[in-house]
Amino acid sequence: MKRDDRRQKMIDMLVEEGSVSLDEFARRFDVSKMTIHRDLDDLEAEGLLRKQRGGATIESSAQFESDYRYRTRKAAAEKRLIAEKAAGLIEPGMSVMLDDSSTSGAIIPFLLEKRPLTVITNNLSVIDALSGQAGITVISLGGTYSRKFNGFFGLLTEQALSALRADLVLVSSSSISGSTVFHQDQEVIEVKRGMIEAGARRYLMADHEKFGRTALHRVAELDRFDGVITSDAVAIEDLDRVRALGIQLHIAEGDKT
Amino acid sequence: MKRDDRRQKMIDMLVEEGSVSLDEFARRFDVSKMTIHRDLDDLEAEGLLRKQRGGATIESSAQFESDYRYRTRKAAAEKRLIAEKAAGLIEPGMSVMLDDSSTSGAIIPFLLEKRPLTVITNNLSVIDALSGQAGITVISLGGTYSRKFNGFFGLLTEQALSALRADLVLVSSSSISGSTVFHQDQEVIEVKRGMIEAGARRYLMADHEKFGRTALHRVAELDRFDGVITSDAVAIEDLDRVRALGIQLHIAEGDKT
DNA sequence: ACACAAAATCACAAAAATTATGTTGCTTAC
DNA sequence: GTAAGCAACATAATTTTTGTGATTTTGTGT
Repeated sequence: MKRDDRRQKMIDMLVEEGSVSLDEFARRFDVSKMTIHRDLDDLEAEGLLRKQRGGATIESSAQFESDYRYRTRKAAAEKRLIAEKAAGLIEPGMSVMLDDSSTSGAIIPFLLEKRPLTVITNNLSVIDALSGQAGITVISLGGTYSRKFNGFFGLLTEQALSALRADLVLVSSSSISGSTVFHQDQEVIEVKRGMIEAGARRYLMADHEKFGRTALHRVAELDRFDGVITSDAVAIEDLDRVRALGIQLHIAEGDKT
Repeated sequence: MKRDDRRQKMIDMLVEEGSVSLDEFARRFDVSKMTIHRDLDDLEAEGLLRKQRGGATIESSAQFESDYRYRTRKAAAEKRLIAEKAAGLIEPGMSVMLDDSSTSGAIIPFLLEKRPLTVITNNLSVIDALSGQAGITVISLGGTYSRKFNGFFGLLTEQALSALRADLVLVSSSSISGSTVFHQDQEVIEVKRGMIEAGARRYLMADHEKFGRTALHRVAELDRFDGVITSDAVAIEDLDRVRALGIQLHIAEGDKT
């Protein structure tokens, strides 16, 4: 197991158990305590956990789950599948808008095959990965940087959005319940709404974890989207419920061979 | 000598001589031709030169000199000195606006000592370096990404600027001639002007190479600035000329021991 | 169109540099 | 006083860089 895998697992353990002792970490991964110390120091510097004598804790696992750095690593395979399916909607020459979601991050490699392209985003991962790529015009939405989402938000972002229009908008959200899309953060919602306004065609990307659960604020009704892109890991009844609303479904199929 | 030093020297040779043969590179650095091949391939992919049978050329050295990647490496010591002096104007709690210049990039390490701080910029290097730093609020100006300047420009950028106001604005430009500040790129000028408008206090950072030479477009008159920050590498007569205009001068002193 | 030589590329091995880990001895906190 | 934390150094693992020789491509002259 490599360093980053171990660190990811440490985070997982903390999300699971709230707090874990240094000795337990060392035993679990069969490395020295010093190594665990270093892991915890680095992760703490990244703001992912809090160190305390003899171990570490996570601030609040609920709030933590919405952190970009955590989301990115979760269910990476399914996200990639959905991202690939979403990329299928893109044609060379289009302008595409991507939000702050980790699924938007997963779409990057597929974008390169569709060049030339204009990509509009508030997602710093996307900006970094795409800036300097020939054939891709990157338009950054300005705004105040949020570490939690690794992107830009706020008045400036909304103002920029109101001046733009994209051929295709791809957004993700934390939950879909009934015919309504929810999210927990106010500032993120404003931006997602702005994006929906600014798109000629709009698609929602959602993995199986998004269905059924609910979050604090309503973002929009499902019928504001031209379709939902998801994977076959989603329960049939959830899919049927969406289909019943007359929403177009794009289902990415995973190959579990 | 390390790989990147060698590559930097290769670029320097090309800027100097226009075109250099593969054999000459290999001889000069005492490495195999294969290594030079790889260097040239990578540099070409970065858009820094053009490969041709048996060697390489640089597209246009005039236009090349304004490239951010090239500027960053040049006269790094003087830039750092000026950046440090500029940082002296910053007090914790301020909002500071930085432009796309490489001197603005050099200021990053000094910024950390002045936290808490709000930093507003269209410079992607600055955004990347400062995002995730605790105690620094990063506000990105949106806009279309320019690889040449590694920053954001255009209508969106100007629009964002018109909605902002900073305590301190630090900009740099390609030349100062008489009482006028010049720059060669239209889109960059618009943004610099917008920044000057948006600042309560405005300072121009300029190293010795900026004096006397001239560039295509006028940016502003020197008296639009509250002061000029420069180094003691600048000729006395140039400094006197600026002083004669009644402009406040901040001169960083290099320690050539 | 053909052959030929120089240049470019490819694939692999070796070397160098960087990064990760463990150990020891000392300091700090409970 | 004891266990945890930390710093510094040594070792190990990994990644990056480089070189070599075989193979392919390219430009040139006939």
